[in-house]
Amino acid sequence: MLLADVVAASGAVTATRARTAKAAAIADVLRAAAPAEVEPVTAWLAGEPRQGRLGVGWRSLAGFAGDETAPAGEPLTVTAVDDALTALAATSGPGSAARRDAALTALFSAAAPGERRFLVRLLTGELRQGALEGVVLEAVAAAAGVPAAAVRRAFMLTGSLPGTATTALAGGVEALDAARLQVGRPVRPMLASPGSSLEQALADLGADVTVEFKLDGARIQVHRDGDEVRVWTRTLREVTDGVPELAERVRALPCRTAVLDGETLALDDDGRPRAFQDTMSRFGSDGPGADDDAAVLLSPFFFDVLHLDGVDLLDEPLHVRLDALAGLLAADEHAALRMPGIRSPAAEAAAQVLDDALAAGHEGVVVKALDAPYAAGRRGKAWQKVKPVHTLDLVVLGAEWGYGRRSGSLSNIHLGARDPDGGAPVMVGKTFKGMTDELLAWQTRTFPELAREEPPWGLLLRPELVVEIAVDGAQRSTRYPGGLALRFARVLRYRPDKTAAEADTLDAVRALLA
DNA sequence: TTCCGACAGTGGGGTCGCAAT
DNA sequence: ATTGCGACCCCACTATCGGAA
Repeated sequence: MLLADVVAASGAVTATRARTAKAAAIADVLRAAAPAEVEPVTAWLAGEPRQGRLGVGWRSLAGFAGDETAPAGEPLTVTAVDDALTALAATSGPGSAARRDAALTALFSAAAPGERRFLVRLLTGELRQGALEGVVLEAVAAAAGVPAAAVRRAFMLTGSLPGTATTALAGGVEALDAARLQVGRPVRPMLASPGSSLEQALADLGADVTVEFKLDGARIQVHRDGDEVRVWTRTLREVTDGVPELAERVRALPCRTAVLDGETLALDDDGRPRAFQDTMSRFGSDGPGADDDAAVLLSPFFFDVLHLDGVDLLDEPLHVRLDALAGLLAADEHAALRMPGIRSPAAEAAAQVLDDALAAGHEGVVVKALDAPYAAGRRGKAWQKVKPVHTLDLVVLGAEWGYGRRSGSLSNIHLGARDPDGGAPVMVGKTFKGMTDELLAWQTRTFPELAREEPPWGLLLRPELVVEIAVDGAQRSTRYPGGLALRFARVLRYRPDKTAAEADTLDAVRALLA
């Protein structure tokens, strides 16, 4: 199969908005692919190389995107491109930038202009064809003539959609159904959807729920097989070597094999959570920094168990899994590993858990249906997270031109807090969230009247407009002059009734620091 | 016919490792 | 030593399609 065939399919996917038609176009290519080509083709049409990220971004590719010259040599095959990407992924060490550039030059010179544009979008992770994992999963099912549910289940258990595609096309539904949870191979984690309030979440899910703390850390999935313990993040990146203190805690548990789901974060000496940034600094590093007195240690908190001593618990309802977890962590010395929470609470008790979580410095709570199985890889209603929302009235300092479907619209707005001493507003963040198409059109219409400068990326505005912003909190920043940045800012509404002199001050933002 | 779950897109701040300067 | 790039932690929200009700 030629790269051109895949590029043509991607074009067909982009050209239609109907998801069924997108899946049909992808299914056609998958049927035509040779067995060895299924994995790269599946991965590419889901928007990423089979090898994962390759250390190549916009900067490295800028010179290739607009190259309209004719391709050199024979047309590129899927296999040749896949091999080139494998070589690229293996490039590291001194002089690697030059070697990488040479490899890219060889690949792109053999590609036609349309193929070059496809490859640039693929390698930067910005295919933007309206199909990712969800649509490709449907396409795999269609191409193999099997139910989508069978593909979905094999995918969640193996963590790999390209591998699942090969299984489906080669072995059909029997091969898919043979997929099992394996200790040592991570499962795609179940995710929580945002809930509007504790009351609403309880109303949605009924009385048979747990209400657990939601901690501001990183998701971990820990597998234990005898004395071997391995740890993965939410995206199934293995971080075992960087978090030995987590492995040590799990190795001490009274079990032979286990798959545990939880959250980890750094606590201070009083047991209160440290800033998320401190937890984050541990990920990507090689260890806790044992030589350093100020080493930041991670504490694990587990809220689910998917496998225990040879028994898969994935399909059991949550209350069965929680019983198993409670048994595993029953001893006093392991009690600290349990995520705090309450089972089947009355409304007042549920509210008390939320209050307790916030008082202890945590983010909020997660409400979970006790009868729900572990729906790996999905963001279903069975788990709902509830966090308090803070609002600020801030001054709009500028706006940036959007990309993709927001091309031509002033999208990402710059936000300033009032200087309590009467100086110019201090920038504390940006946001593009919460805007309807109507609001984007209004910004694009209105902002030019307030422009004081027009840099290529957008507009700088006279500080007159006030906008009400929802945030989860504030964090320390080296980027912004006030030393503060907003966390997860989104637009609620513009405040034409307020002037910039009535906006919230930098002190009000600082008050949101944890 | 209407409603709603799932998906894709559009990006935000911060931190690290790595290679180049 | 510093700088810039890329990857990856955390994440909210709207528009849209298509099946469920």
